[in-house]
Amino acid sequence: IMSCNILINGYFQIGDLDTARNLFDEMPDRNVATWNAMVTGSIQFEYNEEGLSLFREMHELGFLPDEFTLGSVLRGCAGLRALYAGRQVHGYVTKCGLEFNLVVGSSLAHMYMKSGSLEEGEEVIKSMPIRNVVAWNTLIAGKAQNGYSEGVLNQYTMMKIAGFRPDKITFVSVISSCSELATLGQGQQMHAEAIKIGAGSIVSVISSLISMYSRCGCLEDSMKAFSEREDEDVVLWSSMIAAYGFHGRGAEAIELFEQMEKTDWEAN
RNA sequence: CUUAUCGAGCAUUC
Repeated sequence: IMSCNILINGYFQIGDLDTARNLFDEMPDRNVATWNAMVTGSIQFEYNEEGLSLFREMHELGFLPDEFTLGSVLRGCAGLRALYAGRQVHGYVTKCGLEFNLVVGSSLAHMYMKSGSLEEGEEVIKSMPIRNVVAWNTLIAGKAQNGYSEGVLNQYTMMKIAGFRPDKITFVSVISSCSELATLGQGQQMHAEAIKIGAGSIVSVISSLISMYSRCGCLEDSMKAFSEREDEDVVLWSSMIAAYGFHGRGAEAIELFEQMEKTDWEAN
């Protein structure tokens, strides 16, 4: 069973979902990790409904979902904004006493906040006796996504006071909030802190910076950030194109787009 | 053997 589980995970990793599924179907015996591999694999490829039905199926067959199952299932619920299903899973989590587990707790909170229930998500995180960077990021990103930008900045300072080191995900959330608020000073400060921590040339961070500077009226700084990139991707380029567009610089926007079309990663 | 958090723009009701 164990070697089949490893193979199933391997096929998911290389994106061969059909072979993974066939292997699973042909297994005479399965264990929880087998089901977890299928649930996780499906949900990672955004086949969230599939993942949830596999979860129901395993549950009906008497397999007890563990922390691995629950983390993935909650991610699937988040992807579907399935608040009702998510609450049911929450009930199960409580029954198993896993609500203070770092991974399960963050997944729960993420499910709530992604489904628009910031309060419930925040409650879950705040009730956790131990937090890690992901738990902090989950809260920060959740507030950012729900447009609670002031709260994002507050949580960011709380996180640092608690002695955690922000990472690229933290910065992306915080910088995007500065962008929403069009609060240049804060944005510049976050830029400086990102550089200090060595996150200043990560693509996702630069994309947020480009957008933030653009919305704050500093197209020059957007261009400067764009020129400091050490990697490329579609979102990065789209950010710069949008920034030009926002400032009425149509010619530059089109020029960038044409350059982008010559590369192998395609426009979306 | 398997689990959680991030970025651009566009689009959706009236």
